[in-house]
Amino acid sequence: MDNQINILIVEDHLSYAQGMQFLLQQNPKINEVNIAIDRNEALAKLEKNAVQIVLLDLQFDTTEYDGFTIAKKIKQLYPEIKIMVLTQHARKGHHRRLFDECAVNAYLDKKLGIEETYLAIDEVLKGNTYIDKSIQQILDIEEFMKISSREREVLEELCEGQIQKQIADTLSISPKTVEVHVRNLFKKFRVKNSTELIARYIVYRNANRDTNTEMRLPFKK
Amino acid sequence: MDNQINILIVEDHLSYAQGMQFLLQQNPKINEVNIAIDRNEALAKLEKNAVQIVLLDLQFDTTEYDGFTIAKKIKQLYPEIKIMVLTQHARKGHHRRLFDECAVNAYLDKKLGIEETYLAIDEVLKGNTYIDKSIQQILDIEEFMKISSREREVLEELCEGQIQKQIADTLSISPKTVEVHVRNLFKKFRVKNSTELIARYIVYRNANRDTNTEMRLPFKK
DNA sequence: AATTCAATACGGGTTTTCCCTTAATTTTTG
DNA sequence: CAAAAATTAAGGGAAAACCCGTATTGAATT
Repeated sequence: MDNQINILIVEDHLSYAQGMQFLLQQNPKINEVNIAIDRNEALAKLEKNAVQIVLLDLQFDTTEYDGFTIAKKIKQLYPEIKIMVLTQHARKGHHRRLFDECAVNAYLDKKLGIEETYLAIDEVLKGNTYIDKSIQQILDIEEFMKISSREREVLEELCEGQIQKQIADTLSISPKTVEVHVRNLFKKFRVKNSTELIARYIVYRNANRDTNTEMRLPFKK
Repeated sequence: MDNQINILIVEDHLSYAQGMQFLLQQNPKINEVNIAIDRNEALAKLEKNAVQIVLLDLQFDTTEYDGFTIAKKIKQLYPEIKIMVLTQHARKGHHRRLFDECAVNAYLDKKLGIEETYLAIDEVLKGNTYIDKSIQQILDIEEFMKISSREREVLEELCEGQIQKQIADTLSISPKTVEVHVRNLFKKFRVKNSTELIARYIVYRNANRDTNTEMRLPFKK
């Protein structure tokens, strides 16, 4: 069962697809790797062959369709197939469309090493989503840069240990609104709860703050 | 009512006490400032004069008593009097004894500016406790250095957004035990909840980590 | 030997967070 | 100007956190 993984690469740059095909075939867990260079070939091959994973490029030379429409079509026809999107340039707008509209399972940079691709395959087969670290960083920072002022206020209050009700009082808004801000921040930072949110916020706040910020601690370890 | 504040300074270094007396008298809210240079004089003056605040030095030249015993005696006789402890060298052991055994209301560094002393007076009169920032930092770091390994594991899991039940699973202990660790960490860091705990933990973890730690972010703002 | 402290665990109750939904108003942006 | 975000708000319910105890064990310290 474990070495029965069949993969379809959907990618109009044949040489890249063949290189990836070769690399994937080195993994004993992977049974068969096919290539489709356009939308129609992809749908035709999905009809004939049972595959568990589609590796999908986002950019196609044609203007007829793109990775998004292909992803949606495949998910509509075969909801159980895991779609792993490859991209040259990660964009947060793409990311949002991919996961919200197209329900893809992974978002990977084309420069990714093969080992991490294997890891990503394992994760999506387990039912998890996977975003590789370099993409994650770009997305994080793009998102971080556009935290609204209200959201930043909420974050700073959370760091002080204020509970939602208290934050609502100091900002003179409803506790329910504070809750919405917190929930939107969960999405932006892609975290599960407040503690993880604050952990990530502090790290990025420290990393991105101006260099003239004084260090308040009297000594270093 | 507001400018009826009477203060007793208990301090065996007269010149320091007199300087403090002068400074405090500049504040229109403060009515009278007296000085006692030893334990007996302090108790005698408390009997005669109604004071709301005692400014107490921790170190005395005699070995008969110290600031701790005086604080306990005063709180025993006049529980409503707020005791603000002054120290030259903050120690976490002192801090713990002061707040747990002696129930003092503030812990201040002698080097503190007068404005922050006024602020501390306001806070203790409101019923809050006050610890000045420089002392707080020393205490924080002393505490940070002696987080138990179990506590550190819990902290790291919290940063990853794991909930107490999940942490219990990964550490193979009861969720109730995880809860205890978290509550002990609240005390050590003197925070109100998990979000504030993580905010402080990350700041100190970053401040105290080795300099050869690579910065993972690709660019700075 | 005695004390302290870290780590373990349980019970019971209150508070807060978190999730799902819907929706109006304002601001920003293309 | 129209579309897209941001900000505002609400209700209901499940899950998690938090607070108050008590208690046992083993290891370290005095």
